[in-house]
Amino acid sequence: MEDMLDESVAKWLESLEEEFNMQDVLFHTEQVPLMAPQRRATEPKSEVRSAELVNLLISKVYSGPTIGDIESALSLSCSDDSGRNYRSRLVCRSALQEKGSSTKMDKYTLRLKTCDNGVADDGYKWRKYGQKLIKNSPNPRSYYRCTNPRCNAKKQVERSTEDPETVIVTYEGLHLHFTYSHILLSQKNDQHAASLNALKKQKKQTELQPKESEGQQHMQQIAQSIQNREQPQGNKHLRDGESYQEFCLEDILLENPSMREKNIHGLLTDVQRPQGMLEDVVPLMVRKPCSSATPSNEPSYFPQESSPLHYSSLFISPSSSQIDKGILSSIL
DNA sequence: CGGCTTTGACCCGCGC
DNA sequence: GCGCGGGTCAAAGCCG
Repeated sequence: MEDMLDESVAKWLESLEEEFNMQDVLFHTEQVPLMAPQRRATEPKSEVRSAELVNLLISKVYSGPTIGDIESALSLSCSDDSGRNYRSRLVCRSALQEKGSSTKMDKYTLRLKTCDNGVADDGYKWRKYGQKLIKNSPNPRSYYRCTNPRCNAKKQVERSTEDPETVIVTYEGLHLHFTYSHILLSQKNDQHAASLNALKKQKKQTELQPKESEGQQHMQQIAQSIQNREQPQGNKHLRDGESYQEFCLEDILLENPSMREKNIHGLLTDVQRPQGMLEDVVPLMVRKPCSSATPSNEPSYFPQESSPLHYSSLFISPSSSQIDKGILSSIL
């Protein structure tokens, strides 16, 4: 049993490595490496230690960005500071570069242009819990906390002293849930009859092409499960700031851990889903700044919603490398 | 009435 | 130990 597991893990790691190497080929054509340094291809495979295996396994199950990924993404994004008129600019001040304690590890700062004096929506609901005047700064700093009770993500918003149109947003902690826009999106797509038909069709298709539609099928499965659920039963109740779909999703995933894994992969590999887990870290405003702003002729830092790329995550999913490459080339 | 913002008070870490 | 500054709490008020 363990041998089988080891073998499958080893195979899977091998395929992972190939994928990573492929990304090396893809991204190393650029000046700056997109990803945090991966294990060197020249490294003998036999030297993969068990701890490394476990870490990789966990990271694969998590499937989200590592701090290193974020750091790479952020430093990549700001590496070209040659004065391009970006609508939104990331600041090279990743938390990791701050020689701070481990509690600061998941802290990072972004510098964003405000749009039309409006507050750009980053896809999450925030509750302001404090405001403070900061020394040597004429502008107060506002403190926000994610309204989702399961989530301890926080952000600080401060207007830049140099450029009043720029706000400095410091994010701390990861979101443990999907964005609200994500839920809304799934609601839109969840037309009951359509999904039933799609499910039937997919069932037939998966018999022929079991792997290709797996992600979608799991999303369908989850959407279906949500639909099939009654409103909160028994001792289960919605919490503050939690949509019913979100509640169900968490509930379903708790009941079916395997589905969670597959679901995450489904979410990340499904191009139709515009938001991956990196959105938990790099908010929508950053990935798609000025989402509510009037169209602009300025060079866009990120593809607009109408863009055929239709993908806004910088997360490096093996199957999304090409898309991300496209995004990156539009950034660089 | 519930959810949100405002704002003064409090807490805590850090430097001197 | 003390003071300062940043972060958080919580009561009060506002708003839809």
